[in-house]
Amino acid sequence: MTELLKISLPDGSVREMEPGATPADVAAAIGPGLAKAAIAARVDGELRDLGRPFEGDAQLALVTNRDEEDALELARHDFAHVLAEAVQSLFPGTQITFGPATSDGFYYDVKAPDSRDPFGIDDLPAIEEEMRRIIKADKPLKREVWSREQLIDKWEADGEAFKAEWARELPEDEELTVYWSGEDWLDMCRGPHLPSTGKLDPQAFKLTRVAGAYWRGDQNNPQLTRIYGTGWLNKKQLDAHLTRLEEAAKRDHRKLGREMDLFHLQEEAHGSVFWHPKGYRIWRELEAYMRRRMDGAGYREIKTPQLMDVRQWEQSGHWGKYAENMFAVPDMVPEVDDTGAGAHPKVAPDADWMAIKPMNCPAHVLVFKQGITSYRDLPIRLGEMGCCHRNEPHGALHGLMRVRQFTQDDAHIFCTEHQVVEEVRAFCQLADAVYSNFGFEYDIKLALRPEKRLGSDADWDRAEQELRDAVEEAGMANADYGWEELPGEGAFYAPKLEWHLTDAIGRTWQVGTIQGDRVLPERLDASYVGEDGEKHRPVMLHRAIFGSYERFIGILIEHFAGKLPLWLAPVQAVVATIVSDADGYATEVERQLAAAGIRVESDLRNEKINYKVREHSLAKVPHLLVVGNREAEEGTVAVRTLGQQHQKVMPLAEAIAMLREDATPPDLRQS
RNA sequence: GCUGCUGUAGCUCAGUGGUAGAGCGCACCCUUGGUAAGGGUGAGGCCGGGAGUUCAAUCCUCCCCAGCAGCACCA
Repeated sequence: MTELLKISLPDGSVREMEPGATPADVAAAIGPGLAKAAIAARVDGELRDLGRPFEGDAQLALVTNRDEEDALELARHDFAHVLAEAVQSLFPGTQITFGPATSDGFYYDVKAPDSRDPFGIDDLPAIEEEMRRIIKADKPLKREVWSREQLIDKWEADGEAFKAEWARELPEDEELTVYWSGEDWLDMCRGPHLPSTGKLDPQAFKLTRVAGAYWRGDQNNPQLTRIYGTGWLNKKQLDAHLTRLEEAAKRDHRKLGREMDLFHLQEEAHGSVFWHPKGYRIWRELEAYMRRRMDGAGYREIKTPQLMDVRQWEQSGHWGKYAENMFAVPDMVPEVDDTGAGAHPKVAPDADWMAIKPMNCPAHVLVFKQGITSYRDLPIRLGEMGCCHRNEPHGALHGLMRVRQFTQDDAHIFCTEHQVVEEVRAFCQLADAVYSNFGFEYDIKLALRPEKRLGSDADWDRAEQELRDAVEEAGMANADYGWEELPGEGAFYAPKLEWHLTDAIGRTWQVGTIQGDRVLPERLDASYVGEDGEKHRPVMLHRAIFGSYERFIGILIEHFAGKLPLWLAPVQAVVATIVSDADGYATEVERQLAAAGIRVESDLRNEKINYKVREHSLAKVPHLLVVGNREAEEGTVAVRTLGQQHQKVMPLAEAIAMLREDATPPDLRQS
């Protein structure tokens, strides 16, 4: 006689099922409503197809659209498959590769037939239509286990070179599966999937864009077309998502930077920022803030050359490993023939070359090496608001976030082996204090040794453990701080701690970092005299908190949607008149505010107050001080604060006191 | 760097094989109005750069440059 399977449900009950039964059978046994609603199953915690038979006694939890996280993942994965099927149906000869779910949808990488150009945005509407047709056809998605040979034969017979390549390389011990869509299309996939395409909502997805992507993420491989879509459980969710995207676009720092007159970019200096008075005001406030922080944490600020002879960069190793990202200039008087247009300076063949620094570390080692350093002097913390240039790949440039000229809040800590953990721990706390002051929550990641690296495994073991220990001692190696270790992500010379900020749109950016480096002190022969009278190598910690002023300001703008905290706002208050009779009073109000250290402007223009309110609100001025005849007579101001509809009339002295208090940088507040 | 898309007034964008238009902004005039756009007049463009096709190119073709989205890169 056959043994019945014991299937335990989340409510504690146990159902006995015939061998070969599936989660779908259990759902049907419980009731028709659940049978209809179920889209997948968790079997012993693993997400599986509804139609995949149990392999023995099991814990079962049926998944429905109420389990949103699982449901979204399944739906997006299925959208990706339907996308691939649709593309092949419309464009026979298209090769398919991979198509995973993403955080808001899905994509699929395909290779268009040689007979046509890569797919473009114009192809998307037809593909969407075909996807809807496949969804409406409600094709069952059926799992089958295939042998490797079967798979390879199938893909080669179909001319699917990428799939065949992948099938050959799948791990030996893995069960290989395909999923049928109806009778006529299949894809190799680990699954799980929904029971049928009809479980998808045909109105809950939208193809959004196409882009190039390299096969297996390698630049040396053929480039495929990646078709992106956003996918949800229903139209309401899709619409909400599209609205969110519109809101996100409104706070794009490039758009706000122009609207608020903070900075501009132009092609003659692409990748380098022209800071306007208002934008540079933010910079100066940040710089003053960071100087106070670093002064208070035992750093000493230095300034080092922009240009150094390339021989110095050869010695540091940068000229060998980093030259393609460096700018070099000939050390000579340029000869230009003055025949006019098209004249180019001539570079003498024997010219000496200088390079503009792409980073500050070698120069800091050179400062460290001046004189003789005793172990008693360590740690030595050298800071620099270091302006660096890197010739980044052009496609990488992005507003303020990725530029070719940028200024780091850089510092290098030279210390002994024994001081590393304590220095890193102290840095964790400094970084925490800084990010908290801006209201940022952050994640800390530990990027571990990459495949290509310098140094022994023993050194790497130690270096990684030092960083890990330091974060643990700081009490930050936990989920509250998004603690995570990233294998293979480290620099070639050292593991890195990385601080990632999440902006209000949910994108993450790396800003802060600290790295323990034993390579550069060696290459540039930095040493200190130990207690034993012998020379020793210091460890060099590279660290930054803002990362770069450019990127940090970009993040601030987006995070606050341009409505910066008062201490950072370029213009903190505008005095706006209602009638020209109040001009004299307004000027006096402006004078007193300026004398109190408030960044203030006055608006005496011949415009209605409605117009002025609107304009300064759009310009995101935090406080509007409106004055008319009444205020002039009473010595008051009507304060309208950004984001509020009402205004508060108060004596001028009171308004000044309030603004001064609010404009105090967070690190200088008493409380 | 790769793939796709884009480049017209300071900004946002229409438009046409016969060298251009709107709104906002700007200047001037009228208006002195109590909390998100008062009215009028006017100035502004080598239609990203170069080559080609054509009687004629901002428009079509090719090459460059820059920007956007992604990929790769981010020592």
